[in-house]
Amino acid sequence: MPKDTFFHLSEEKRKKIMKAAKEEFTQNELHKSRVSNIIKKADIPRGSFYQYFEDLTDLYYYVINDSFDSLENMGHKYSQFTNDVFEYALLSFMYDYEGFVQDKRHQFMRNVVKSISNDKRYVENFVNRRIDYIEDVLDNMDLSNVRLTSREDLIKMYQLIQDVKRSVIQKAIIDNKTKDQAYEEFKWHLDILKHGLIKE
Amino acid sequence: MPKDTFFHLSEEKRKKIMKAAKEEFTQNELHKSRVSNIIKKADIPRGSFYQYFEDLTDLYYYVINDSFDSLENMGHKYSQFTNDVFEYALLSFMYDYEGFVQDKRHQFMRNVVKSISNDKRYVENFVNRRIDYIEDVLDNMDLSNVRLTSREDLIKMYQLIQDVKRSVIQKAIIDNKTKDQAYEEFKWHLDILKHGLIKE
DNA sequence: TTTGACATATGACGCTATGTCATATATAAT
DNA sequence: ATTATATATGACATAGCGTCATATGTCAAA
Repeated sequence: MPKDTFFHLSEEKRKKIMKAAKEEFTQNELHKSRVSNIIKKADIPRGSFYQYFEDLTDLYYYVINDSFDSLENMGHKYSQFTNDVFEYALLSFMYDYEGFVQDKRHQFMRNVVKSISNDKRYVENFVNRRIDYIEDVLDNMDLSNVRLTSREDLIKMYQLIQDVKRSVIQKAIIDNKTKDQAYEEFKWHLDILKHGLIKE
Repeated sequence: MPKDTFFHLSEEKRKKIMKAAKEEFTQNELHKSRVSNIIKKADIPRGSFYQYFEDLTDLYYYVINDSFDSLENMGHKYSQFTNDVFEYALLSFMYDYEGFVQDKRHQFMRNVVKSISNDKRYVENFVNRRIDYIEDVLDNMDLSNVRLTSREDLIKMYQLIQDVKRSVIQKAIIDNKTKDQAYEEFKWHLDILKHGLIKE
């Protein structure tokens, strides 16, 4: 987390720094991003950077967090279009796919997915602590056709679906799949999740 | 991939370097590992290192590969104990879990799982190119109770199971779960994969 | 054995980056 | 006005990377 000093800055200055950071993380993955580039872009002295952040990684996760918050608000909309959790998964798959994979503006997200989407710190930050959001979506769903009932199980179900979604998107990015291919791929996976692998 | 020069070295020297590298990657995750430490441990000059490898990452993936080969040979044994693919998954889950999470000697693997198990390069190296191995395991399985039939679908099924397994193990590592908790968790997931989420 | 071509070894060097610290400046509180 | 506290600044010490000129080893052809 950035230090207090950072949050005491004027909004203008904070935005300038965030913009510079996001630009850098968009042009380079984390391990190739440089503090020196960010301070150049934001036009602040080196010492200031370390007044605001522990180090580059500190800022990195703060930027991700920030971007996810806005994405989540958008994705959240889909829970108004359907109350079928699988339908919702398909809709949000398309949304995420378009956003992450096709939209040039989301090179940053692509970098995130490519390199750290299963990193320890990422999981700690974004998988475990999103439970409020998950519960919120679940509240809008009609779950009468699902054989799970406990709150705990339903959250796990949601996380499983998200996990599979992330994995399909990631492979699509790496293998340069088309949108349709990725969509078919996810539908296949979702079908397995719905009906299982076993012949009944 | 290491350069030819590396493979022309005497086995003794190669082993010394591999040992030093594995030691370094065990003590530190990739982004904190240093070429300078490895050459100290292996007692080779800096220049030699760059005769053998492109850079640190080159060596890193070579070490992972090497370690996976031996692990896979072990895990492979389980396909002799059962011909039920879900039973096999449970057995290999325990094997992987013991190996990765409990065994002190596997700190290296733990580092791998924690930080890069979904990195682009990792996926390219170890997910896509393991298909031979997967087919080999599938050949030993009785798949008459599985509703998928095509080779392609069965491979995807196997990859899905592996994916879920990895994810459960990873969360177990991060959340410091006990072996039993992790096992229950995986059984839950496997049950979903077998029977689906939908009430029939 | 000599020679030359090619493979390998070596560590000093140039360069890029990091994180810190002493000092300067601004702001607020009494 | 004075003092305390917060923020700003950039030079600096340190670490680590990758390269390159030079040295050394190997081996086959003459």
